[in-house]
Parts: sequence; structure tokens; C-alpha cells
Amino acid sequence: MTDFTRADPNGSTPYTSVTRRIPASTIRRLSHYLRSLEDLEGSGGATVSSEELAIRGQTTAAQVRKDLSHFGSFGKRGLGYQVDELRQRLCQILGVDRSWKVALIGAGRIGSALFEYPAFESRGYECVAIIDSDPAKIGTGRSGLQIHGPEDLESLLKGLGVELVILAVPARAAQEMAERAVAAGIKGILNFAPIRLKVPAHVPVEDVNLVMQLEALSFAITQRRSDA
Amino acid sequence: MTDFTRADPNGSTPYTSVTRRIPASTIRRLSHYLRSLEDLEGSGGATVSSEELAIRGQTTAAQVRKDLSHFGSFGKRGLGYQVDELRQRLCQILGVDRSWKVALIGAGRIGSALFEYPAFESRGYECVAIIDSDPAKIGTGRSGLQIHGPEDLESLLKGLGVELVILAVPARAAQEMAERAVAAGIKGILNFAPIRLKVPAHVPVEDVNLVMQLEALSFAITQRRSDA
DNA sequence: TTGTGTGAATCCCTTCACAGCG
DNA sequence: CGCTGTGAAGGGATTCACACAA
Repeated sequence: MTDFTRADPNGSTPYTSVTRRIPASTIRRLSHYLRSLEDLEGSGGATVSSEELAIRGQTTAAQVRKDLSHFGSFGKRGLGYQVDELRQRLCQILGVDRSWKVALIGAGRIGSALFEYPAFESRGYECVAIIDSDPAKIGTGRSGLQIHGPEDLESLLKGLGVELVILAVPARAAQEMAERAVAAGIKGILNFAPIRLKVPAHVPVEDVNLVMQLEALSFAITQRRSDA
Repeated sequence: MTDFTRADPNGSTPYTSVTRRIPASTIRRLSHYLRSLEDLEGSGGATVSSEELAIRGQTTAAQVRKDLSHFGSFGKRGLGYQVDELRQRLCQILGVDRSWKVALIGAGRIGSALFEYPAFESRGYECVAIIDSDPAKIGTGRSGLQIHGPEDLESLLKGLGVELVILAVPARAAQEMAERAVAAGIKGILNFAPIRLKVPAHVPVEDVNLVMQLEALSFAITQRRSDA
């Protein structure tokens, strides 16, 4: 469906625009590399090898080089990668060389916890609005932000130019909230509700599903047990 | 490394023990199917087709059948799957046909939020211990459980027979806590710290990395923008 | 000599297509 | 006839291996 087999004039602009389809696993690894590079900036030397990045990211040197090769060639043969330069490049690639306005929909326990997760702001994700349907919460505040009712969703998101939404509402409310957020122009959703959201293909959704991850653990443990 | 190419007498015991390597993506989909089946039990008929499960799980009918075929053949040709029977089977496979004793290490915002996440208990994950290093928290309680200091880790985990650990401590403390938990006999870790834990190969680790997921979103959005 | 960048080979997952059971 | 179960085909991602640049 929607076959974007675009002409590939290859190597046209190796830096900014990327043409080929990038595996999701590559993106996850880039996040790891970025964190490793940040660590290295404090403690390590000025350059890293793919080998070193591989060890820290629990992958292989070839994988590191292949991952990076999707976006250009950033290393020097015989030397490795300039730590600071590669870090900046990865920030660009991952789109974290800027700040993102985020709205929190659902100020329950999980939502609120996230809100003060320190790692968010350090990456430029800035919470600019909180929405919750609980009348007892509306009007009260969290770290300088007032909690609004769901009826304000459209005006808030549009008015503030929100691009990302953290959706942390009960499953039954999630689909509707997602649709309204998309209609209000948001560009991506981090979804905590344990359902598969139906949104237009151009709106990426990342699912956070803790029960599923626990199930993966109990499967792995049970599995191992029943071998042997 | 560690090549477990085991003899494959094939089809020996199609139900309980499984020999072949199962893709992680299959396990994630099984979780979805399980949830769908639970929904169906309330509202739907007594049987489902792979087609129906595929739609609800956002995959294909062939994929559903292939996923299930790793574990046996649970359907009736021409009919589909018995909803209740398949649900039970999936519970067995995922290891949620029993309860799991879970300890929470790190009672910060994220940790505490999880603790009252309703979906956990409904799947049999039972929090039996909370550990935190903050002297102000130790001795106080959360929903009937007292918070213990890190020095009690070993005795608590062993004494209570804890099998799963939710690790929600700052990155710098995570590796040490993980090692102590493993030494205390736990069997799996749900890790919220943004580092790659080094643990023995027989201890499965599931990483929850929200910053990484946000980065995946900003990448996808930026990516899309720089095409066209 | 060292360590990157990359085609080629390999491995693994998904999709296809159909035989076969109910 | 309907729908599962499954070998075979196909497509992607990882790994290999080496040419090449510093």
C-alpha cells in the first residue's frame, strides 16, 4: 500500500535529506550512539571507533558503520569518528537539534510522572500544556502549568503550536483524543494506552506498552524453563 | 557465541515445550492477540478467524497463523479459533497463567506511578516489595507496602521469592542494583534506566526508554519533512 | 598500519499460495 | 465450501570481507 518507490539518484545530498527507507532498529541504535557520545564527551578522547560505539551500544562495529552509512560518511579512515561532530550529526538526524512543544493529555499517575522526567527537557522536549478530564484536577497546576479540560484541546494545541502529544488516558478515551489531536495539527503521538490507535499514515505513533514488555519477560523466563 | 544448536526431534510436544527460536515480534503480537481475545470474550462470538485477529492486531491473517503455528495448531479448519481456548493457550505461552512476584526498585515518580497501574495486577504481576534509597521515603508506605532501604535488597528478594524486578532508579545506580538483584536470584528485569544493563545471558531484560521513543517520533517527523 | 565505507553473502522474518481438514 | 496450517518464495536487515583512505 502507498508505494513510495521514489527515483533514487543516489548520493545527491548526503547530509540533510535522506531518501532510502531506514530500518526502525537503526533509529533506535542511533539513540544509543548519541547517548554514548554524550558520555564520551565528558570522559573520553576526541575520537571514537565504530568498535568502541559498538561495545557501548551492544551491537557490532559493522552494524554501527552500516547504520551511519545510511546518512552519509562521517568518519575518517584509520582514525574513527570525531566525537563532537558525530554527536551533532546524530542530533540533526534524530531531529533533536531543536526543541519540540509537547502536550500531555491525561494527567494521571503515569502522565504526571513523565512530566517531571528530567531526561525529557535535556533533549528539548518541552511540555507546554496539560489536559485532563477530571474536574477535580482542572484549574490546578503542575510545575507552573495549569491543567485544562478536554474541551480546550483544539484551542490549546493549535494556539501553542504543539507538535507532539503524550497520550496517557484510559484506553476507552484514547482513540477519540488521538483523532482530535491529529485534527488539531499535531505531528506525532507517544501512546501509553494499550490499544492500536488508528491515525493517518503521516502521523507516527510510538506505543509504550508495559504489560506487553512484562509479558515478553515472563515468556522468556517460562520458555527457558521449558527447554533443557 | 554460546551456540545452542540443539537437536530438533521436531513436533515432539506441540503444546508446552517449544524448541525453535521465536521472533521477538511474534511475542509482541501474541500480546495483542491476547488483548483482542479478551475484548472478544465480552462482546463477540465463540470463534474468531485469523482474519479478524489480524485486523484488530494491525497485521495480516497469514502472520497470525504463522505466529500461532510456532506453538501448535489451535484452530479448526473452516471455522477459526475458539476464543476462550485460544485465550487460555496464549496465557500459557506468555506465562501469564500464573502470578509473578515483582519488586519495585526505585520509588520515584515513574516507579510509583507504575505501582498503581491497574493493568499489572489484572495480568497477575503482583508487587510484593518496594526499595528506595531515599531516607525520607524508607519506612513510609505505598498501598500497604513499606518502603525498604537498598541494604535489604537481597533479603527481601530472596525471602519473598521475587522473580521480576522493575528497575526505576537513576542511571548511575542501575547497573549495581541489577547485579545485586540477579545475584539474589531474580529472573527478569524491566529496566527504566537509560543504559544497557550488563547481566548474564539467562536473565532477560526489557528496556523502557521513553526518550528513545520520542526521538523515534522526532526523527520520523523530521524525515518526512525533508523528503518531498 | 588502522579503521571506515560498502557490495556481497547470509540469515531471519514476512508474505504467498495452496494442500488438506472440517 | 471456508479457513487453517505450512512449505516455498520473497524481502529486509545483519554480517562478512575487503578495497581504500588517512
